[in-house]
Amino acid sequence: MKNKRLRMARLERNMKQADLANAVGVTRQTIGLIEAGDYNPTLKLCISICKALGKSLDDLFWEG
Amino acid sequence: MKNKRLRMARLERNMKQADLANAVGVTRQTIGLIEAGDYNPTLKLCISICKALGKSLDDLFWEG
DNA sequence: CCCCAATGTAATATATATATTGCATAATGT
DNA sequence: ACATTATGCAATATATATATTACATTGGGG
Repeated sequence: MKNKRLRMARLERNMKQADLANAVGVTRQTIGLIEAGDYNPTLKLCISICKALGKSLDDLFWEG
Repeated sequence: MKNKRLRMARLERNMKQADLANAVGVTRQTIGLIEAGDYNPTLKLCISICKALGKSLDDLFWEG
């Protein structure tokens, strides 16, 4: 299941996958895989992503 | 940094570490280490823990 | 002071998150 | 048609989350 909220939040900030990856210290592949829903990221990475995008864990990663 | 909110939420439900571990399908050591703050759990495990305790990601894992 | 239940902690093994490199594809502009 | 930019995707390597087993420690009840 894709993470559409993450992708939308990133695009709202006009960031490329590579931009977000740089901001949180991972590679663009990792961001791509998380958006594709193929990964089970660690809590720290989720929190870093949230902070980079001005969102909370529930905003981006809580399953509705 | 210890995760006091997780421990409190578990105790509010009168669950031992082993109970929570069983509920989410990990070992009690894993729960203990997460409460101790020594671990960087995966998102799926965080979500499983939240559901078992009736809390959200922000409730238990968002840094205040 | 003992038990016993709950938790801490450590060593090693396994699964998997992430990195690295490289190439393919889609879209956009010239 | 060509070049460029963003993204997808695959193979292999490394770091680390988690399992397993075992033993130590703490705290409450008899």
